[in-house]
Amino acid sequence: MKLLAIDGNSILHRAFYGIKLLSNKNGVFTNAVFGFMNIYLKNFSEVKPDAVAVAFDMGVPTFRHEAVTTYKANRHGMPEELAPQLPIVKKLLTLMGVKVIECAGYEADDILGTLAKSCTESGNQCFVLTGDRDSLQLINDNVTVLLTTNKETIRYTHDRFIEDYGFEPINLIDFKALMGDHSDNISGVAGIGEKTASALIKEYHTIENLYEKYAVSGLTKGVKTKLENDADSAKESKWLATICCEVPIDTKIEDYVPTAQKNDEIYYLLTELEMFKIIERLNIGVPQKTADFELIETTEKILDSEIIKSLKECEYIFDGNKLSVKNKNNIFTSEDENIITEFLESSCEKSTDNAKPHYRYAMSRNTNLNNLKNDVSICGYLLNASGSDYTIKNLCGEYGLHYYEENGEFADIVSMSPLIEKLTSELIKENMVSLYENIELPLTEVLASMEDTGIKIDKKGVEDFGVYLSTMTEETQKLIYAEAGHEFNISSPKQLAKVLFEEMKLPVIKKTKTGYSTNADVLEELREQAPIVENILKYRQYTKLNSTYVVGLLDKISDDGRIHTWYRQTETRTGRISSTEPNLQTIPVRTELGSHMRKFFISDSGKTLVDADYSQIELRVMAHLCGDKNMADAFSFGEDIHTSTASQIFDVPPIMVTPEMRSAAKAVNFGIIYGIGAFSLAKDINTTKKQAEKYISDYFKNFPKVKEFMNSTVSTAMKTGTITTIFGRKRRIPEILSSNKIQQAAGKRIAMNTPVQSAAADLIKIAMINVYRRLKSENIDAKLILQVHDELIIESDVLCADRSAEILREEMQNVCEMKVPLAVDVNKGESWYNAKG
DNA sequence: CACGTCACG
DNA sequence: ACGTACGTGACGTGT
Repeated sequence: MKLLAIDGNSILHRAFYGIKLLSNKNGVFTNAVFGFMNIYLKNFSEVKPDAVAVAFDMGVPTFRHEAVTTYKANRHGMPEELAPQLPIVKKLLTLMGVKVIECAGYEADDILGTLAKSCTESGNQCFVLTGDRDSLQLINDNVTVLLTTNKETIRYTHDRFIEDYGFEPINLIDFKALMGDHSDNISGVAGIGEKTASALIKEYHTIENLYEKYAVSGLTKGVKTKLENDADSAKESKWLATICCEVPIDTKIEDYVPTAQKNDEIYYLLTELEMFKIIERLNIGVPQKTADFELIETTEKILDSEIIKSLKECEYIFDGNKLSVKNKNNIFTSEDENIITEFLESSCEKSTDNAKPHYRYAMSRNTNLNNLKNDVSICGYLLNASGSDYTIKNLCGEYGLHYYEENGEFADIVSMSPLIEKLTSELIKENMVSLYENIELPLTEVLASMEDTGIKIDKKGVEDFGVYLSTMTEETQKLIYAEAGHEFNISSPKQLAKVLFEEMKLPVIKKTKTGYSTNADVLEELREQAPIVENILKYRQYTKLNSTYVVGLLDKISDDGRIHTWYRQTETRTGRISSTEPNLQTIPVRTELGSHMRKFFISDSGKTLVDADYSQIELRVMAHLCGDKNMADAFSFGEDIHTSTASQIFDVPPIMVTPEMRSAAKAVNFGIIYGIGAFSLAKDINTTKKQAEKYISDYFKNFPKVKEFMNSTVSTAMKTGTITTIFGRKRRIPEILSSNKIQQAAGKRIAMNTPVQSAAADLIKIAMINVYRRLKSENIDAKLILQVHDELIIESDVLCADRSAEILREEMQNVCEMKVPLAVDVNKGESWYNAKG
């Protein structure tokens, strides 16, 4: 039989430190549980054990270490974010039918040692899963250690151990007795480190043998003296390092065969923890209905015009070509396109789970979805923007509601009413009703229209550009091969690193966690040193443009010659919209060659593109939020903000600001928005950290309200774990409560950036809704087609292009009453390239 | 499927 | 002593 024996504490710690802090909506920390389950499930499926035991330490001094009063004195206690996760893991394991073992006076590794010994004696196989190298001493032909590190799990068999250490596993304790282990307060022999200890153990195997023979050996005088001085310590250290294999626990492997899983309880626990991926991996279905739940009758009828007219309020699901409408306890269905469109445009107040495709369905049939009242996925997103799954099923789980899966194809629709009730009351509680009703819900229709309209592409132009790029790629590739002296895959960072840093011996600038970094920053620094570098940068540019933009875009052109991106409304944590398949928010513009792509985004014949973008909207939002007079004045007087900032930081009149000063000030302004750090600012503008610190402090001296705003934002976030923006949007920031300084610092930067980025996102969303409504109400032959965070594009009939431009400008500029004016640049052109100033 | 890289605001 | 700006999505490589 195979036993999987797990060091629960060790794996839990690995999981905790290996995964960034996570929490569910109630603020319960979950990262260690999540990581533990991942490690557990991965190893379980690889080992396929017959029996499983998970050992945990007991919180009392242990037998082995009783004599040492300072035991673990210099180990950190369990962090407060981790401690509450321990009982959750135990509970989860128990529910899974896995035995959890604890024994007063012993540590987890002693329990593992005892089980390993028992398996060895009974001829069974034992796999010890741990992150602690101490356990390697247990290895023999029956015992394998699965050592989890930050990167991977190493399968330590007897052979692998010998290969790595050069002596028998059991002599690891002798090795440690010489070398010591600071983290375990094992002193070892002073002056003997890893190298000497290893050599000694390879020759003498044990401490006892070594001390018997060292006096007459050929060892150096120094080593002999060291051994002599610490003979007692060495022997005590060995005792400390030895795992006890005699813990009084049940050692019969048969008793560790897992018992039946309690699926329903696991489901509820994991749902509470928001670990939907784990539920899937465990293959656990939604709990079956119990007598507690009210039985929902589903009477299926065919939807017809008469019924539609009688509907005042309803829930509906529209999936594929089938529409299901629920009115009280009656469900009506239809697959008739006419009935479906009639329903969608009816005056009935409708609630559903994902309205955008329904708008598109209606729009493509020249009608509209009228009177949408609720979209539960949007509710779910507003209540928790960090989620990844806003399906009815998941939302029911997340909000503790029953999901009526037993109703088969009607599961969604019969589950929806209680869900809507719950989500609505949550939105009221969170003060988010206005954000929901006035921004997000109306926006859905706008996005649907933008997707549906799409943007015309000059297909031939893209293809020709692709041919050019292929030629250039090939040419550059030849040069690179010549310079390297051989062919290799330039697109492989690994192979490229080998050529640059091993073969050509270029200096290593930066490392990634898997090897040498070869990113653009690094290559930029190496540019002067070898001509190959320049060519690699070119190669990267050509291949990026070709694969992502040329090929990627051609792939997405529809039969109407246009690209219809998908705008995602429930994706970003800040409230921004994202764009996929293809992503039209990352079409190149910063380089000359790249910006060429925008020449292929064109207006249809008789039409033109009108492009409007906000100038420095995030800085203006910041000025509004903090109310800094100095900053607001600069905007009110229409000054160049970076020049104005430079003038203040460097204390010179604007006329004396040099391009260098302006550029430094610009970087500081960016830093302000991102949640500034001196290190990164210094790196960005290529100066010292000290100089960067000076810039920042001079900035805050001149804009004291900015600093006040940052401080108060961070302190609120640290009290509540949440950021609430001026439009009532919320974002949870669990990291900011972390005791890990790095994670906490990251949380603080998020706290500083979110109010600004989110408010800017909401401003343009409101503008989009208003533009959409005006174009409609004024009957203008123009449609919004693109949004790129601070930029909107309309495709307009040439005859009303000026009017379209006017509406864009008015609605964007006057979107909200603010303490600073909003500035908008508007341009027209037959391509995106030309319409962008 | 994770990672490195790079496109945008 | 650490690792470093915020928010995204797509692609190619390599396990």
